[in-house]
Amino acid sequence: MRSNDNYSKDSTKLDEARNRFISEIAKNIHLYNITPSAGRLYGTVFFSKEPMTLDDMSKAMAMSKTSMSTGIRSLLDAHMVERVWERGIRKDLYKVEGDWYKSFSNVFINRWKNATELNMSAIQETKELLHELIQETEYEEIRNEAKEDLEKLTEAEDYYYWLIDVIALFETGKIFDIVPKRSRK
Amino acid sequence: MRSNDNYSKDSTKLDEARNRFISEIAKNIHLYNITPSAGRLYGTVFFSKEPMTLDDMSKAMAMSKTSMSTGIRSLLDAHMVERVWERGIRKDLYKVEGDWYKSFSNVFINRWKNATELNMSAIQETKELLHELIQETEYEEIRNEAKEDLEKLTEAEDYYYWLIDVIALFETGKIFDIVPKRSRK
DNA sequence: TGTTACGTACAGTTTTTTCTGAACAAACTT
DNA sequence: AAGTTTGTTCAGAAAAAACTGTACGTAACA
Repeated sequence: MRSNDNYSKDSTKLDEARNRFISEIAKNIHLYNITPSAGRLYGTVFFSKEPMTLDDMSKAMAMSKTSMSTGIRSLLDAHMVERVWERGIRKDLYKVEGDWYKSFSNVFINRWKNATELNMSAIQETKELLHELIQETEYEEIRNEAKEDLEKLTEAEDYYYWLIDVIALFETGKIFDIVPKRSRK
Repeated sequence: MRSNDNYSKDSTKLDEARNRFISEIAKNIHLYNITPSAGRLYGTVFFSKEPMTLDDMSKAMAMSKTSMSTGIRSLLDAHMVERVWERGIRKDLYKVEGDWYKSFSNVFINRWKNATELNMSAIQETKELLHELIQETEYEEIRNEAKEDLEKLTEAEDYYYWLIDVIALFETGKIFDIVPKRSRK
């Protein structure tokens, strides 16, 4: 059985190589607001030759099907994987979105856009509250504090306006005119 | 005590306004790889008229001094707050970095640069492992799988090269030529 | 030099998040 | 229509993270 031993040895090496990459992805994926576990799932599907079913993933990752279900859903929401159909197969099949520019940029844009807009409206709401307080209060001290707060918030607001512009750069794809895609194809 | 009641009422209003903003910051700060709790701490120091000591923060946030210590350290590492000295005061004093462009962009750049470089070197290492395997293995099947992996990784690599270029845009400040700062001063 | 004030390391506790298996519902098969 | 197969919901278990108080080292003060 010498050659069989070699085969499993090489097979293990392949797995180890893949794991090297998967682990690193998982470690940094939180910047995209995705859990490490879902990151590993992404990596697993990434290397799969064929689209995978939940059962395939469950087996490959030695984790429950439930976790695969929730994990793949988060990747699906983030448009990092997509569902594919194959005739004769009843189970749902998933594969990774092949275009990294698309999948990763989209996640990034959505997360940041969302966060920025929320922060922005929080600023505006806070400013309104402070304006009201300045009008209403009879205490000079409070009025002054509120005014200082308003100034600080206005500076923060400027930053967020800028950030929104930056995000738009990515959203519209103009960023690719400035920093061209690197494609060796 | 009528006027005293009014004062505490207005004072509460001021706090509520500030809290509105702080809570939102805390909710989204994780995109900068900072814990919500440290985000709230940031917000607290942000609104403080004077630089704060650990004891001030502890009191203001009703949390242990230990937590303030670790929280402020993470903000310090991220250059979102800075230490200031005042003569006659032995305790460490902290205030927020006033320039949001500076503080938030820096955090963003550092986190992303770091993550991207790690991912990039993981890709390169994985590619090397795969090249070795292709050379060594006697099994056509494994060789083919490895070759497919290599192709996929090369595509990912292109994306990361691009991402590094994008990050450089922010690092060098060229982004401000493209998307100018919004300043109403 | 002794004393006090200050920040942080560490171990244990609490809180939050992640993961799992059982039960369920919808869709397919026969 | 009855019986499978498949994905998801939900409550509880396991794991991870955040928080706290005690204890300690260092630096300022007297």
